[in-house]
Amino acid sequence: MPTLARPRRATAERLLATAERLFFAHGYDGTSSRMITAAARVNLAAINYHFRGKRGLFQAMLARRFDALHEARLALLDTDERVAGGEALSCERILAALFVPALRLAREPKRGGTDFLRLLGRAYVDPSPELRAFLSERYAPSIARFKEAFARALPEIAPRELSWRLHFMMGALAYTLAGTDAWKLIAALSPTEAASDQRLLRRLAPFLIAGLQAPLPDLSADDPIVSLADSRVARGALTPGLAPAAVPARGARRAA
Amino acid sequence: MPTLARPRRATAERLLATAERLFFAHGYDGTSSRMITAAARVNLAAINYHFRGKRGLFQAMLARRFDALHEARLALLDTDERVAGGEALSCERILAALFVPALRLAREPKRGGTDFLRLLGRAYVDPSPELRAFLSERYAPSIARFKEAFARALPEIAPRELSWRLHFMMGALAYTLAGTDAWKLIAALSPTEAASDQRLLRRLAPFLIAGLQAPLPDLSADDPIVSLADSRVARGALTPGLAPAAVPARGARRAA
DNA sequence: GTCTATAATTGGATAGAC
DNA sequence: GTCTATCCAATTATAGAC
Repeated sequence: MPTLARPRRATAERLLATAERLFFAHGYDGTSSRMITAAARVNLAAINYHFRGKRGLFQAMLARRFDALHEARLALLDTDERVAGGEALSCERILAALFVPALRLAREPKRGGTDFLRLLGRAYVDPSPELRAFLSERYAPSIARFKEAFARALPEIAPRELSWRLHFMMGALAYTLAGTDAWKLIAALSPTEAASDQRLLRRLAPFLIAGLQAPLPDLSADDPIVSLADSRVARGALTPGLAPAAVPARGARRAA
Repeated sequence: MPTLARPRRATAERLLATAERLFFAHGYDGTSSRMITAAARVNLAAINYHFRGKRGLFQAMLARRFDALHEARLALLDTDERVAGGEALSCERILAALFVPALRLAREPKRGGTDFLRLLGRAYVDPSPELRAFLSERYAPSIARFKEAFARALPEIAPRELSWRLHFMMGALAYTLAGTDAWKLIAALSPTEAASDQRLLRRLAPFLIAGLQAPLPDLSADDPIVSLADSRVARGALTPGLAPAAVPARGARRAA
């Protein structure tokens, strides 16, 4: 490579990196192509040239990180299982295979840093069929492998029950990684970033593992879990109709 | 009220209801004022007249449901605590005070049905400062009350640790309520909706309670939770640079 | 590969009649 | 309170020079 200043040749990469940051901050619809190209200091037409448009840039950006993340997760799981021989892995170990690649990604700004994980959390609750199809198609095999590993680690939990609990677990995980607050807390608490990764994992893992191993629920339909405070007060509190909190300001025209 | 057909007088209400549905489905930026007014079959100018614009409609819609939800939650908690006298409540009971009003909201289409809860889940991971300020300002007192209740129910958990666990818990909760998949599962599994509420609660509660009560983590910094499969393989799997999965299609102009 | 200029559409908001 | 018509800013995408 020539020793010249090399503002060239990085256009597509700059677009991907900038898109990651902005799509997270403002969502897909809230981020315009102009915002991205301006922030990346490339030309407006570059998005179309390199990615055939805004959607293409979005998908390319997602695919790049998602694939790397799951590849790393599966690699960790494979190695653990090979080392363990025929034995079932512990829940801690399986969880670590899920977490550690995500945290490692978050720690490297060159690979998206925390922005990508936050975007991931948003994607999990985004109901757009396009995005959901993308995720489930791309993730289904990986998820199945992990579910299988958990099933072996928790033989006493019936498969259907395990599905629910993994769902809850992914919720706590996605929310933690995506949440705006959690990362602030982590950064404030501990000096080095590597240490804080471990701390987060160490706090989250006992919570999740205890949940996964919890005693099975009694699903007999009688004996509702809410009884004493139920009917009168609660129903009353929901009934008063429209809350007065809104700011209708009927017919008021704004100044300026 | 006159016995006439009353297509009038419901304009603001129709806007609120339609906004709820569409804002959830497509997000704030993905929903145009024209989409809302067309779906609600009211005039385009009505949004400006009643709510001084799109943002006003959004905020009014949020405030209406959020306030009702938290009012109901606090009412349940108050009643439970009054009934319990000076005794600490059980975790089950506190959780129920959080869940039941939400599930009841979800069961009444007239009050937003599941759309609002899903929107709530999205809001929790939305990083926009505006929305976060709205939520934290409006929810802080309520959250504090519930945290206090949990602190009394779980005296063995240190306050800082409890904060983390409540954070994880809210993640699982928000994700479950917001998730597109969970509601489909519930609907498919059980006949009556009331029963499925109870079932969801019964499945989720043991998971969360076990997590809240889990043994305290050992935060001593040595002995990282990932050791054996760590360095070589995992790092390698993350390293191969840009994934080849993207669809650059350099310079290709689309047909049609 | 990169740029300028522009096309074609859609966005939120408003004015003013009724 | 509701409607039609319209303004104007901003959007994605493309054409064509360099």
